[in-house]
Amino acid sequence: MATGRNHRPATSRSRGIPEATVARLPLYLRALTALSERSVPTVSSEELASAAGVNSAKLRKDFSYLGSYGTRGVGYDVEYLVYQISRELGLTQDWPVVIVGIGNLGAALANYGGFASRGFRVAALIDADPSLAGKPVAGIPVQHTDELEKIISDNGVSIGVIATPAGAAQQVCDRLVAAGITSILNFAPTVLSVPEGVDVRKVDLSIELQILAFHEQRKAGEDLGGPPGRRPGEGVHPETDTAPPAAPPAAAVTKRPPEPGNDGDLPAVMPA
Amino acid sequence: MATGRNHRPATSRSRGIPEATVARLPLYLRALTALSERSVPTVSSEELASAAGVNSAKLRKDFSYLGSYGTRGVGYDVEYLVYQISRELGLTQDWPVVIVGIGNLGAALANYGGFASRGFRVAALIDADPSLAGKPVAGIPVQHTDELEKIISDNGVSIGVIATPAGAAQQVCDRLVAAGITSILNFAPTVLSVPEGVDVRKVDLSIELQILAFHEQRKAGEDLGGPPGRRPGEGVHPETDTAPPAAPPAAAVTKRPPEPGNDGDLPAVMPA
DNA sequence: CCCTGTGAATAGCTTCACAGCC
DNA sequence: GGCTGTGAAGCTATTCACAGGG
Repeated sequence: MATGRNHRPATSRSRGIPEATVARLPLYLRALTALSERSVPTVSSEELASAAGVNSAKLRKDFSYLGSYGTRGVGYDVEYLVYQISRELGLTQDWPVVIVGIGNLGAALANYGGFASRGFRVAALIDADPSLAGKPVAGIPVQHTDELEKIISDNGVSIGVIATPAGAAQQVCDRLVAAGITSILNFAPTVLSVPEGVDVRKVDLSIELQILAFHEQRKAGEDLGGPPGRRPGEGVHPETDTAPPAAPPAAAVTKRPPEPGNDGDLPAVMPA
Repeated sequence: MATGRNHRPATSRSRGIPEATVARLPLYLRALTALSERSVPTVSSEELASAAGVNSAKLRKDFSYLGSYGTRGVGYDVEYLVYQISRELGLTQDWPVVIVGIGNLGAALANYGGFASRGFRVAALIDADPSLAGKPVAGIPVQHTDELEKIISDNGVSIGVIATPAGAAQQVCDRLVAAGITSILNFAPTVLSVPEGVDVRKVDLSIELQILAFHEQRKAGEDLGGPPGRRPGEGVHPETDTAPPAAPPAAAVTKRPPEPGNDGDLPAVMPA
């Protein structure tokens, strides 16, 4: 099993384009596509930025990495920019992808229209459950895991999506990589170990919720005029605040909370 | 309809904890939970970092924002740290959430175990399709959109998940916000406009794939010794390279590609 | 005068490297 | 000796603000 390196220099700007910019290009593309469908011929950085949910300075800076595709005093030609961004992202070609793990999520992904419309083609659905084999999901018959290597090489697939349970993910990942996959989108809540040269991006649904909870908690705290402080939803009924903390390790009592006003220890059972 | 501001100072460190750190806390928590289940009592920053897929310096720095919860020469007490991070994230309480849009994705989310295990409780499933009403998904009966406001206030819900088609998302969002929701996890491929004070996080499945495609394209280019260059999967069969670009706007021919060796214009139909 | 493109300034994040404590 | 906690350095990203072309 691979010993996990994933960490490229973080901004390995693959030719001068910062990662942060790359991550926003799909956003711009989506906004531009919408404009294009409405036959809008040109758009200013201000308009496009607001449609994409970023600010215009950032957008202009981002575009400046791609080249000078705008016209001063006018704005950007929508169609032209759609093409340039698509090309930059590699979407002017067709990417076959396989989805491994056809549970609820895998099925949702197979049905997701956003793939097909962006140059991605679901080449195969793969699952370990033999009883699923042959059954069509989103019009595509599910194939058994045994076929994995063959499917990948026959279809020249280089992008794999893992939607299996966490326990199976690393094993699936290893097989995908061995079969020639070099980019993986991982929905399983695990850290995948992959050899150098293989890209992994992860989407973890519960992580996003946890981040929201963090901010939500803060809001609740502010409402009450205190620091953190915890409290459920709309404060309607007191939720099951979890049990008190594990005892600190013998020595860690030397703890020193960053800010006063919250000694950050016991949950101080929440107010009504 | 709200005029969309979302943009907090980007690192509005809600009490000194940087956003980047907050975003990693769930990762640490997951790794720690796994260790806890294996009854591992303590862990070093090195071990934990590798389990979480980050480097140890970053992890230590992250923890230093929470306080000094480790023991020099020893490491961190697993249980204690689980508790501290949970508390920091607001997971020592129970967060009721509603999921709106019970299609494939909504159903997948409703079934997703990662929620329940992290202090989130699916309080209700909501869909606009009357024929779904009453049908149980993941053991929870789907309710009609008409009930949305009532459900939210009755359950004191402050976190909503939008898994509707893009077209319905803003409207649903507005209703959620009007009903008192202050945190939204958006799976619809749209930019949502929300008033000040409401948090939105988005998960866009196709964006992640597009980012992978970008890097994949680069790899393919490097293989061939050239800059970008495009090419499908394993180069097995030549995929449908999309049609040539839209004509540049009269003036934008003044384009100036950042780097030589790729004048970035025509798709130069890919090599075999 | 409008709007792009971009140096310069600022803010934020990561990594280094080592002091301090166990 | 081992490992945490953290200033300081280095790097990336964002924002500002304005030069410059249409």
